Formats: sequence, structure tokens, C-alpha cells
Amino acid sequence: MKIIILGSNEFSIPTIEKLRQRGDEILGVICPPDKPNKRGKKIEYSFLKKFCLSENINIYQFNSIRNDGVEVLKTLKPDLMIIISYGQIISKDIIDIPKYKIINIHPSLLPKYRGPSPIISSIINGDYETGVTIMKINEKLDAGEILMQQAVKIEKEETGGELSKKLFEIGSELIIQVMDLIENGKVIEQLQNDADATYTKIIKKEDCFIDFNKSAEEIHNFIRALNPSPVAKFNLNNEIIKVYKSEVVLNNNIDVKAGDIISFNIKEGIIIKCGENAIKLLTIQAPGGKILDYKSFLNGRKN
RNA sequence: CGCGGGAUAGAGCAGUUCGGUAGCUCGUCGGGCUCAUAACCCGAAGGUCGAAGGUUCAAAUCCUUCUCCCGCAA
Repeated sequence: MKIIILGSNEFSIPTIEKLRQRGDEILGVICPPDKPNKRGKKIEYSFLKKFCLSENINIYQFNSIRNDGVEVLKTLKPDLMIIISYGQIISKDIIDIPKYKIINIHPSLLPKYRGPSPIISSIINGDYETGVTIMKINEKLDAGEILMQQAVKIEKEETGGELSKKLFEIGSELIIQVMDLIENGKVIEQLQNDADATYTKIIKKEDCFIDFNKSAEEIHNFIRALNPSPVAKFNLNNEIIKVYKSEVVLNNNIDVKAGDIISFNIKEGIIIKCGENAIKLLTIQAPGGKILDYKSFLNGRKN
């Protein structure tokens, strides 16, 4: 088939590679416009764009795909379009361009966790299982018919980044299976039950601050969900400290308030009291500094 | 040219203001103590001070240029 991919990051890459192995033709990859500047230096292309450049894949970039993209897409005459983590809303006239419409990899067991942050939300909620859904795009957000779905276990200490990688890897395999079914006319479209739908919100920077009134368990899940991006953080002596890894420490001392520092030394580590139990911060980062394990962080630091 | 921090031993840092013996903590290795230890004591190894040029009797430190890393803001 002639395929167009819409993606913004590296999670499209497994799918692109598998499609090429399968013998499909990638007409092009649509990715967002280059961000103008990073730290006042040169323009840095996205990982996906760099990959496409090195693999000789056509790249299309539209400020607004609804306005600028339609004519180009019509000209390309794709059989199928695949959306993998692309920020913009797709309008009806675009959906109708490809012969087999547009399908999407959504990293959750739809209709659960519709919206922009399904992976992070599932870890924050302490779920033991999530999944990947291949669905058709329609005008409503993440509400199209389900073509294929697979449950995936969430490992105990798995981070948001690790789980994302895993889910899109599995998603790329499901895409291949779905395409086989489409070609054979055997694909089954299953409606979502909107009554069961749950929704996730976009995670903003101000949402990343740790609330120490919550239980250590919840905070630990929050930290690993937001690792490596956008990263959980908290305020320590007017410095914003990012936290990448943590572990729960049993501590039900009533005399210590939630948010108080229980220990801050190399021997015992950095331990902060939470609403229930306490949390030990293992890997952290000060502003302007590198990501450090707690021993290195404390080492040269005058307390 | 968006704002800012940084590069010194394997790691984290001090020293740079005001030029004059390369330091601290951790780790590593060796030894000791101990029933034992990730604890404690003693000792050792480990450096082109990011790169290049300049000033100087003398540069980690002063001047010029460059490279790389990171935080914020978008």
C-alpha cells in the first residue's frame, strides 16, 4: 500500500521500519514545523525528521494541516494514512482522502484513557495493565472504531518513557496485522462504548510538582510516570529540583509533617515525608545541573 | 544573535575576585580493626585544570577566539 505517516516523534519509527519490511511504499512523513530555536543556537531537527532525512523519506511539514495539507495530500493519493502521536486535529475532508481512511495507534485500551496522556495517566493511577489500540480516526477525539487491541502489562518500576517505547513497538506490530486484514477485506470494525470512556488531560509544567500530602506510593508512581519527560519536580530552598527515580520508604511517624525532610545525607539518602509513608529520592537534578544519583548530588554540596 | 549556569582525578565540587607547590568529599585499590560489615582507622594510586592562541619570570586564575554540556523561557 501507499502510506503516509503523521507523527511528531521517534515513536513512528518502528512502524515505518516494519512497513518498509512488509514492502509498503512510504509516500511521506508529515511532521510538525521545525521549532525555530533551542537555547539561542542553531535549529535542531526533530528525531523523526533526522531519521527520515537519513533514510531518504519525503518529509512534509504544515503549520496547519487542515489549511495547507489538503491539496498536497490529494495529490499524493495515499491508500492509507497512519497517525502516531501527532498533535493536530484531523478534519473530515482529510479523513476522506485515503482509500482506506486514517488509522491511529492509541496507547491505551480504548475507550479507557482517551486524550493526550494515556500512558502517563495509567502509571500515575497505579494500573498494572494498559494496552494498545489500533482505531479508525473520525471527527471525535479517540472515539473511532476499534480495529485491533492488545493488553500490555505495566512492569512494577516501569517509567513513562519505557512504557511508551514498548507500547508503540507493539503498536507497530498490530498495524501490520491490521493492514493484512484490510487488504484481505477481513478487518472488523468495533464501535467503542462511549459510556465506558475515560479521558486524560494534557500534562502541563505546573502539573508536574509533587504533592507531598499524597501517599508515598502515589508519589512514586507519579515520579516514574513523568520520567523522563516532563519530569516530576519540587521546590527545595527556592531551587526547583527534578526527580527521576525514587523509592517508597516505610515511615508512619506522626510527629513529622508531610513535605518535611527526614534525612539529607549520603549515608541515609534524601528522604521526604509524605502523607503516608515517606519517599526516598534516588536520581535528581538541580537547575543547570546534570542528572545525578543522590550520592553525587549531595557530595560536593554544602548543606 | 531570547535569558542564565557550567567544563578542575572515575563521580560530585572548592580554588579564579587579588596570577606564585593541584585541593576537599565520595568511589577505587592495599592494609588494619572486628564474630562480622555497606561501619570505623591508616595508607596508596589516579590531573594536558574543555581546546587554541595571547600577556607574563610565572596562568586553573588575566585577555581573545572556539567547542561541548545543562536549566529556564518559547
